[in-house]
Amino acid sequence: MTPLDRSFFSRPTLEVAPDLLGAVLVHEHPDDGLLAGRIVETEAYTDDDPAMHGWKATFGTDGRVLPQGRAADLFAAPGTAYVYRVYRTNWLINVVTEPEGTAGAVLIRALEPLAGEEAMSARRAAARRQRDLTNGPGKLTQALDIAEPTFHGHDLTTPPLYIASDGFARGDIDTTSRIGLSRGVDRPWRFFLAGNRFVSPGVPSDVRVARKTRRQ
DNA sequence: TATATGATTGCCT
DNA sequence: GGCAATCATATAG
Repeated sequence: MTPLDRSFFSRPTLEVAPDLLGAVLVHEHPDDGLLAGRIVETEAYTDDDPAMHGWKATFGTDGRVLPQGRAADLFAAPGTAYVYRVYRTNWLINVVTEPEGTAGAVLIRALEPLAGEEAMSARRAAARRQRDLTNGPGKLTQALDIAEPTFHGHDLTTPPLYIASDGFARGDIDTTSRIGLSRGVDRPWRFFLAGNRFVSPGVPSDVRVARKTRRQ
């Protein structure tokens, strides 16, 4: 179980996102020991992406995200954690990609538990089935106890929180549009391991939009 | 200064 | 399948 090298993340976001499938997110927890899960679902967010944080400031200029507001942290060194909160208490974790100075990130959306399931269950009271522990971006941060700003800016190539490879041979990768968006709906930038039970249950945004349109 | 809106989850029918 | 929770951030005024 070796942490992935920084060079792995210093590549185009659209290459890193599918390549992360099958890797392992590890948290060496001070109280609960090893918490780990295999990454089974990711989404890519790029610097010319209308769904990217800070998109508004970019359009009409050079079409790219500027290092302003929270988007500034997307220009950090590759392998840096970008953790932020949506709605109430949902924290999402991204890995910054591309060389330092270029914006890009991969959202980790679902894990298959590998170690520390008991501790994960203790933190996920609402989970009725094993797969509910980590089959969503906000759920996995709860399960691995990274649901806080502590790890924002942390280097994910070093403990206590890192991404590693264990030589897992992954099968087919499926691709859809991303989930939960109102902009950038048509970009097919969600990647997941075909047939894996731990993939999140969300409906891709382009499908959702199509359904809504048909009803009206 | 004021308002609209989520890179979601969980509970309800 | 529908909808409320709930607040920081971004954007408008």
